[in-house]
Amino acid sequence: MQQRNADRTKARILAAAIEEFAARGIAGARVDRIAEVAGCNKAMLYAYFGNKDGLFDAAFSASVEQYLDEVGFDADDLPAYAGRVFDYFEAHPDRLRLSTWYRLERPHGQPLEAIVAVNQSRLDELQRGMRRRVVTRQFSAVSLLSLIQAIATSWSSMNPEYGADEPNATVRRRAVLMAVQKILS
Amino acid sequence: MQQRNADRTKARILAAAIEEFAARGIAGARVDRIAEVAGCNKAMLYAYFGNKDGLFDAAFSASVEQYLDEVGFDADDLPAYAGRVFDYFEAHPDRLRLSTWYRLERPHGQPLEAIVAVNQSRLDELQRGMRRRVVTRQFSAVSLLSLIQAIATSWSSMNPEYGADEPNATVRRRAVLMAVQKILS
DNA sequence: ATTAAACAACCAACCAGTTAGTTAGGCCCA
DNA sequence: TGGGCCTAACTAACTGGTTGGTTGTTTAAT
Repeated sequence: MQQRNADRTKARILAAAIEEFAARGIAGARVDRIAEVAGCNKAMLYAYFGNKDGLFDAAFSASVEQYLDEVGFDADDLPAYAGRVFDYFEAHPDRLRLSTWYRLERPHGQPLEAIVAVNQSRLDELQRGMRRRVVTRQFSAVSLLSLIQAIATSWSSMNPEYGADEPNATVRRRAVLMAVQKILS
Repeated sequence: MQQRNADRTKARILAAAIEEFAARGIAGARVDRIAEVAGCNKAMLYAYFGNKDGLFDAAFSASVEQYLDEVGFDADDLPAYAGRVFDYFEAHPDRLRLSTWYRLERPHGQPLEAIVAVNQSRLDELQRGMRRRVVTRQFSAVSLLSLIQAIATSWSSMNPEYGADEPNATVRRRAVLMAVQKILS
């Protein structure tokens, strides 16, 4: 095992950054802590990612890429898509937190191109589905996408005061799928 | 106009705190900035609210109280309830941000009693509605509440990369109401 | 095959500016 | 005149970011 390897170090920094940013957000994250978890010196973060914000962007982009890759999209079977979104965030709740923090803390001058492109391709696919009459035309494509996203992640947007009342993952998943089916009918 | 008035000062601190915390979260908020906006000395915040977290809790509680008061709840007409939720957060987007930050940043040892109480009363009301067959029994009460909440605030949970595609408030409101009706049918 | 130069990866220590929180005392009204 | 309201000034600790130098790795001429 080599002692010096830029790619390996970058990857470890990114992983540590995702963890720290997901837990505490941009303002709450501590660069020193990320460096420590990554097992390297703080100066490396600055060498590779410029500054704290640059590191967040890199970490979030990496996280999103993974997500898009794993979840995919399918206008022909939107309930299944919603199920995959639900499953992904059930398995990786930190990724949802990360994206929430992105919404809250990033001043959105230039949107991430990767996301813009994916958004557009999904809208297109939905609209094709509508023309082919396999997708309801009662909502606009954006509305539909937004509703499905919100439903699939509905549990994580609840206030935490429900606590004990919160049903288990299986029940919640069923509710999500049923809700999406009803929206589409 | 009197120059000294504890209640008035407290209220101005609270208002300034809501603004600052909504914009930047707990970690990102600056106590000095809150004091400046409130037009008083920083020491007053500490005299009245103990510390930064205490101030956040007070600000958030005040915000929630206002919200619960204004929006209310009605198990007999859930689409209308969803509409009111939508309208409230359309008019006060900062309140939604505040509650998101509460979810993300607050270590939930003791939940806010006010919220617990309201949650419970809503669940009870929903269950009564189910027994009276005016509310669908296809979902559990918690699931239903969670879904409606998510749908009513769905637009604010979207990633910001949609930008230009985002429809206007009227269209979005219609989508929310229709979605809730479909869920309930 | 050696070796020396060139380069890339890495780090300990430091810095200037910022932050939450405190203190000691002044001011105002009853 | 006394107690609650208010402030300027302060501090100890922390934070993002930098610097100057060290060490491992590759390259290429000998």
